[in-house]
Amino acid sequence: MEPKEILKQHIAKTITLTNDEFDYFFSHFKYQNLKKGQSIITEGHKVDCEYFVLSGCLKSFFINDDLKMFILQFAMPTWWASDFNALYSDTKATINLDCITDAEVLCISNSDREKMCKELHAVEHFFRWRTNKGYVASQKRLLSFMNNDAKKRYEELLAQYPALYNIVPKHLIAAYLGVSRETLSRLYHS
Amino acid sequence: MEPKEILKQHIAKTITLTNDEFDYFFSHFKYQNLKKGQSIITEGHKVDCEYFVLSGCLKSFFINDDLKMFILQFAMPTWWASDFNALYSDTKATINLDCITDAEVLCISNSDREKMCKELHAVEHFFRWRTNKGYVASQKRLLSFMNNDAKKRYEELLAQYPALYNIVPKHLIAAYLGVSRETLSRLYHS
DNA sequence: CCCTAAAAGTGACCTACATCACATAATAGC
DNA sequence: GCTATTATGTGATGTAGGTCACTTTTAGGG
Repeated sequence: MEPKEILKQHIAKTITLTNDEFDYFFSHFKYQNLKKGQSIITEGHKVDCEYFVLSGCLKSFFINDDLKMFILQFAMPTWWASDFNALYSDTKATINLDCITDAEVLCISNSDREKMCKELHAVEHFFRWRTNKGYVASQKRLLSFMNNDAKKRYEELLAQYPALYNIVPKHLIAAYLGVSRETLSRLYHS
Repeated sequence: MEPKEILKQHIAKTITLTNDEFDYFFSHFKYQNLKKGQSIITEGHKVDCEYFVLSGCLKSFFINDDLKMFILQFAMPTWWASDFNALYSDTKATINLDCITDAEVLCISNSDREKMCKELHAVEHFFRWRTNKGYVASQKRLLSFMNNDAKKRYEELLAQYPALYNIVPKHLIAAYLGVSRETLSRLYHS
């Protein structure tokens, strides 16, 4: 399916735009074809855009002082990803975003998103709902962290995104769950 | 300060409304005076509203099968609280909200918020930014959970909200940090 | 097709934190 | 002002998961 059509169907789930309005909205996105392993956002650099995933899989992650990686999000098709903190508050990136697989994305700059939100009320509504969902998902994950042990979190993750098991190396799943790769390995061999 | 004035100043940080617009917006809120220990949202019940805190301190929390409590948020003056998952998706509450101290709140129903967002573009913008901030804060807390031990998280919390130390019993702080009250007690006696 | 690098499995040991049990201190209601 | 709670402190002990060290397997580039 065409990038334009994918985005169109995605936003149609939340709002209704005329064809002209959507065309105008869409004209602010740039298509990018990315290779596996390619970096999109790098810690310490400026963040201009957010990214809508068309195909492939991205990861947003944080590297701590001991060079240990923590994954905030696996971004699958029709998901949005960026360093939202840096993007919204116009500061340098503190998290990274890169490609786990070859990927295609549409990107829109922060200023263009704000412009679109201002010009088209429905677009503002769309982005409000998108963040609402992200916020709720983030709260749920936080609760899962506090309430469940690593095994339970692993089962939850696979129940929710079975595709990940095949696409994503296990040590990245461990980095998402917040356990060591050794512990994860032991979990599913018992 | 008047409830109306508190809300007015709060939203003025993000958007600009005329006096008439704000009066209209404000007319959709109901004032409530609440007692310490009083429950606002109870698991399993319907959730109609979200709450803007004028004074006092609320907690939103989850109780697991072992009756262990996990605190999602301490809501201080000018913070918003609800079971947003239940509110947005019109399902029964899975989390609770109640008063740590005597408190005053303004509440607005889900349908009135949506009506306001539709009628006043600026209000939609306000709620988008409010959730943006909540989302970013939630991501940060998630990272802190993965990256830091209990002591570090405790110090972070106190650095960010020194007031909590005096207002909130320690076992609730433990429930926010995701450690046992015994562990928390040992942390700050060393 | 091979060779190197990345990913994954596994044993031994360590540590942060949980749990249980009980003691003590602070509050709130009568 | 006296109890009954509720909150807090502290020792003893258990355990999930971390770390380190090494081996085995898989996969990608020349």
